[in-house]
Amino acid sequence: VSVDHTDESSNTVQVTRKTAPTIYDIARLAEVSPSTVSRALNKPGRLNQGTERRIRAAADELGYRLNPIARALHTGKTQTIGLVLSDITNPVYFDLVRGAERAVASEQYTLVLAESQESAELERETVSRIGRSVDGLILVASRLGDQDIIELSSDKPLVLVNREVPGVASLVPDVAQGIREALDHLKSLGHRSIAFLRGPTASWMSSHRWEVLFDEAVSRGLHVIEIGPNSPTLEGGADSLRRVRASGVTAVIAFNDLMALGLLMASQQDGFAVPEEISIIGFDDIFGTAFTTPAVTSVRSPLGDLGEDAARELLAVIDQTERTAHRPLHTTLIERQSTGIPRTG
Amino acid sequence: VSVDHTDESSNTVQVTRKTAPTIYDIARLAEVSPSTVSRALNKPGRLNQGTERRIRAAADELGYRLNPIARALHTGKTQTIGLVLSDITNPVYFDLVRGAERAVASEQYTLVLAESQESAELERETVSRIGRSVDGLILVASRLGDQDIIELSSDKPLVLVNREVPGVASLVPDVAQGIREALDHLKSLGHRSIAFLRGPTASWMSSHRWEVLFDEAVSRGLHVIEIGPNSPTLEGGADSLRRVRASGVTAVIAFNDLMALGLLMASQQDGFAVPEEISIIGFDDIFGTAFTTPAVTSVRSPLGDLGEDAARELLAVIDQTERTAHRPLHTTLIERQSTGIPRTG
DNA sequence: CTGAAAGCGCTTACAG
DNA sequence: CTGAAAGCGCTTACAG
Repeated sequence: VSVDHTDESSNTVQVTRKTAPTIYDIARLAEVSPSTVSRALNKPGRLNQGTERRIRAAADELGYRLNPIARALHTGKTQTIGLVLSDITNPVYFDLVRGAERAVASEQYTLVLAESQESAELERETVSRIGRSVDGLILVASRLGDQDIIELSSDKPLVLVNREVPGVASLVPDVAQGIREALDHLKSLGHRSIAFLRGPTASWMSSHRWEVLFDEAVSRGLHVIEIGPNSPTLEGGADSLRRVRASGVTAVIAFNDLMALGLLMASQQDGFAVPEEISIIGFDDIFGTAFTTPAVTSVRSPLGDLGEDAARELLAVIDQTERTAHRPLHTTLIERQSTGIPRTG
Repeated sequence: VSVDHTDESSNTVQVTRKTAPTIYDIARLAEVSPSTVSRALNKPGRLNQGTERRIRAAADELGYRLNPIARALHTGKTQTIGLVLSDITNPVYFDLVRGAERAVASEQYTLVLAESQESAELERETVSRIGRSVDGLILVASRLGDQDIIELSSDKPLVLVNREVPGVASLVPDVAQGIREALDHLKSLGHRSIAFLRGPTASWMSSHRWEVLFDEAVSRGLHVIEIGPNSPTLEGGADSLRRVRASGVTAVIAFNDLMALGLLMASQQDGFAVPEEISIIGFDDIFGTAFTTPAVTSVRSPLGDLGEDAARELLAVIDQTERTAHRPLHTTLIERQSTGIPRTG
C-alpha cells in the first residue's frame, strides 16, 4: 500500500481550508443587498441588467458556489434521491444503478446509495438513516412489509422497483412475455416437467414470477413444481442441485441468473450434463451469462431502463409535474446453449 | 409496466405530508427550552436525569427525528461522503462500492455515488455537483489531471484510489507481487515474449501496471511490448486481437479483466486457440472470470478491502483522528486455464 | 443544570 | 427593481 499525505496532514496540523464565500461577500463586493444577490443568481433576467452583471462578476471573482445545505434548509429540498438495494454486489443492479444515476444527474440531482443486505431490519435502519436528507426514495426489491412501505410512502415520495404494494407507485417489467417465451421454448424442445427455483421468502419478485410461471405452465399442460426457498446467489443455485436431480424434472427456470449459474456449475462438477440431462434458464440476463459453456439461456429484464424510468417517475412525483407516458418495459427470452432437447424427453 | 399511484397523486392533488416535529415541539411538550432539548438528544448524561427522561419521552411521543440538514448548516458536516467512479457498470467496482458503503454506514455516514463516464470533463462537473454537500471525496481511478486533484484536495478532504498524485492521500494496492507471480508463471510455462494490453491514456493505473510489468519482465530476460491504448472494456479487448496476433507474442497480460475476457472471446471466434496459441492473463479477478472455458487466469486485487480502507482513511481525515495502521493490500495471481504451455514455446 | 440569544447561508414574502 | 426582515431547524458559546 502506498499512502501519501500532505505535509500538513501528516503533522496532524489542520489544513486550513479557506472558508467558502457567501452571498454576503458578493453583496459587499457588488454593493447590493444579499437578497438581490440571491435573486440575480436564482432568477436571471428579473433584475436590472447592470446589477445582475455586476453581481455575476463579483460571484465569479470570488469563486462563489451555492451552499446547497443552506438552500435545502429553507426550501426543504436537497436535490438528492436515495436508492436502496438489497445487495450492491449482485450484478443485476449494475445497469439499474447506472440508469438511475444518469437520469437523476441529468436533472442536477444526486444519487445516494444504500444497501439493505437482504434484511428487512437493516433496510428499515438504512431508510431511516438516509430518509430525512433525500427528497425521495427508490426501493428496489424491497424486503419490507407492505405496511412499512405504505407508511414510508405517506411521508416521503417513494417509487418501488420490482415490488408491488397497493396504493404505492411501482415499476415492474412485464414478466409474462419472457416467461411465455421460455415455456414455449422448453415445450418445443420436448420438456414436459419443469421446476422453478425460487428465491428468498421475502422476495416479492420471486413469488410474482412463480405465480405467472405457474399459470402459464398449467395452461400449456406442463407439469411444474417449485423448489426452495433458496438464497438468490451462486451458492443458493448450487445447493439446490440435489433437490433438482431428485425431482426428476428435465428443465429448471431459476429465479435469477446467479442461481442459474450456480446450478450450472454444480451440475458440471457432478457430471450432470447441461442441457442433455437438465436444461437451465436464468432470469435478468446479467453480465457473465454469456461466458459459460454452455452459455446460459435467460429471460432478459430491461434493468437500465427500469432504473432510469424509476428515477424519472420519482422526480415527477417530487416536482409534482405530469409524468410523461411510460414506455413499456417487457422481458424477452435470450436463447443460448443451456437449454436443449431432454435426453429423457 | 405496472404503475400504481395513490388516489391523491393520480388526482395531482398534493399528498399533504405532515410536517415533521422539531425540537421546538419537543421543548413545548417537555416544558424546557429548545437548547435543553438539543443537549438531551446530543449529549446524553449531561443533564438532570429527570429532564432528560422527560425530553426523550416527548421526542418518542412525537416521533421526532433530527433534521440532518439543519444540523449540517450549523456544523458544516453532512455526514456524507462522495464516491466518484469512472464507470458504474464495470464489475471491478462492485466490491469496492460495497466495501466503501459498509465502512461509511457503520460510522453513520452515507454514500453518495457518482460516475464520470471516463471523461475528465464530466468528472469535474460531477465533483462540483456533489462536492459542496459531502464531507469528503473518494476518487477512484480519477481521470482528472494532477493539478485539478491537488486543488480539489486543498478545499475538501480527499482520498484517491488506484491513482497517485504527490501530496494527496491515496490507496493503491501493491501491484508488484501479482505481476511477479504472473511473470514467473508465464516464464515457467516457457513463454519468452509477452505483451501488455494497455487501457486508456488517462488511466494512471494502466501506466503504473505497465511500468512495473516492464521492469520485472526485463529483469527476467523476457521480451515485452505494449499494445494500445484501448478502451478498458470487452470491446477494447476484442478489438486488440489483430494487433496481438500480428505481434507474435505468446502471452498477453491485459490491463483489466474486461479486456482479457473480450480478447478471449474474440480469439475463440477466430479459432485462435487459448492457451495453446496465446496465453491470457487479466487483472483484478472480477465476477465472471471463472465462468469462461478456459477460465481466465487473473491478478486479483483486493477491491473490497480497498473500498473499505479508502472510506476509513477518508473518515479519519475528516474527523482528524489518527488513522489506524494500514493493512497491506497486495495482489496475487489466480491461476486458471487461460494460461498454458505455448505451442511455439 | 438550564435558558436566551446569536448564528450557520440561504430564500422569499412584504414593502417601497 | 431592490432592500430589510423573518425564517428554515438546529447548535453552541455565554450567562446565570
